[in-house]
Amino acid sequence: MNHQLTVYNSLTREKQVFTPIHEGFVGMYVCGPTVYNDVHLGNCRTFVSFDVIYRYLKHLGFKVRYIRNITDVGHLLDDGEDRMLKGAKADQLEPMEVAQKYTLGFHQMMQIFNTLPPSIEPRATGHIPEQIEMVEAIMKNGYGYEANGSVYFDTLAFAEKTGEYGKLSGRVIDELMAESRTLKNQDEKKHPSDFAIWMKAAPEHIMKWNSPWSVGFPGWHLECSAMSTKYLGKEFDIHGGGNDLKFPHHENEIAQNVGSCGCQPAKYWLHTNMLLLNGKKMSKSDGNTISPTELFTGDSVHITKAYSPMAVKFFMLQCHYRSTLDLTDEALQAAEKGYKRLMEALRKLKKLEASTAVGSMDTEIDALVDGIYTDMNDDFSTPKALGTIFELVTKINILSDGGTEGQVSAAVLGKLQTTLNTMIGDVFGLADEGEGDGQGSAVNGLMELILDLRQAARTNKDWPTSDKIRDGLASLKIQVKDGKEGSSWSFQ
RNA sequence: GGUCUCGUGGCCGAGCGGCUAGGCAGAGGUCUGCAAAACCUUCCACAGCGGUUCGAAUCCGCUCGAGACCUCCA
Repeated sequence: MNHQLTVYNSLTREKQVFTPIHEGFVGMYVCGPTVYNDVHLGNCRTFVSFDVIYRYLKHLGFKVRYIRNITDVGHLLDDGEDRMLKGAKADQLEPMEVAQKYTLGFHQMMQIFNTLPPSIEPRATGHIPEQIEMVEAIMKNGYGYEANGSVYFDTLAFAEKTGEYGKLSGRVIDELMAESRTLKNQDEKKHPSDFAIWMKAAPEHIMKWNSPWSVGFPGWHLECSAMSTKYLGKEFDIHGGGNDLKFPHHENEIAQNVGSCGCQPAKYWLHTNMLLLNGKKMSKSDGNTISPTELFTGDSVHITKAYSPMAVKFFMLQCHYRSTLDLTDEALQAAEKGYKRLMEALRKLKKLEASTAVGSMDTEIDALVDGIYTDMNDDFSTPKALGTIFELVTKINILSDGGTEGQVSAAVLGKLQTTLNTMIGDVFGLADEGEGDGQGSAVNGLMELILDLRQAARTNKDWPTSDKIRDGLASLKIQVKDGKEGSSWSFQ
């Protein structure tokens, strides 16, 4: 590697050289979705971001264990009703049926975005004993107290003894006190900033388990603490999630881990920023929202046409994961064209041949190729890397035109091909949607035949026939491209 | 109200004190039977006002504006 990998650590608020706890291994935990509804597009952005991080770490040679949980229990609403229960009421289904339905939908969407599955995808409901054990450990250390069958985390005691609470989010307990609101069970808490780690279930509650304190369910911050510990150990390398989880979720997670075992769970905290729609946060109640499916079908007032999953993914990668990304129709159109141009260049790159002479462009290309790694090593900067890649696209086009102005040696061409294919395909996970099915499918064979016939017509200057074929294909959403060396085609 | 981000050319987005990414759109050109596509070249910036500095989009202060979190949320 040319340079060291640096990452921005939300905990210290600075970029740090990435040094894993155990050389060669990386443990990464990312907060997954709550499966009570269809995946939110913002979720997709977060998971696409961490997918690229996962893939890049693997590409660098680390053995990565990537944990992404499924939250299928335990989140409280203002009215104290369990989220899963609420979903079940709406759909007339068993809670687990709801969870299963949306988990499958989530997986499907992750596949559409061409992300890799995590190493382990633990479910909160499958780790109730671990969570109960953690509550016990917290209580044993004096940071938890029971009230009417529920157990709360004692933030004041914790803050006094450890001085830890609020570090990640930059919050102070005194301030939190002033923000107290009239929440259910507030009276049971000693301090407004205390939070539930075990909740006693109301009689109508469906998802509940036995515990030393009551029949109930775990507090919603607890699952991540318990599952990360179980699969990655008490201390691991990376903890990720959306920006909006910093507080209270991640802050409380740290408190629970420190409170139960005395150690900081993650060395590096990585947070992705929000995806905005037309400059504003997506919100269902305002109608300012768009689902991935709507994006792919074009069925939304916010967009003028359908966008392919890879175009959307490319759009996401053009922005750094720590910046807010504003989704607009215009920006998507720009991204779609950029994506197509990139894929076209990749296809050309495959067919490029090295010069026997000295590669006049060698130095320039070589430096740019190395630059991609420099970009990615800078906190996984996909936008910078794409910038560099597009400079290479121009070089590829020059070489592909076969002029005399540029030549490349076999060594540098090989490096260029390997790096670009690896980076775009294996690390970014951008698949080529425009290309025909490949593998000598019937479509490819047919298209070859049709284009041959059209070429014959063109040679005979039989323009009506030639144009009829072209227009006919166009109405089938197949575009014919006439180039110097014959015609090619692609799906629109 | 509190905590914190951010304001870059027509649009999206890099930039982390000197070497002025990149994509899309616009303009010019190449190719072409025509068209499309593709390709090449190119114009247009750093919210405002002060300050620090030999030098600032980059550092500091203020003003204006936007957004996130503080409550379920990626």
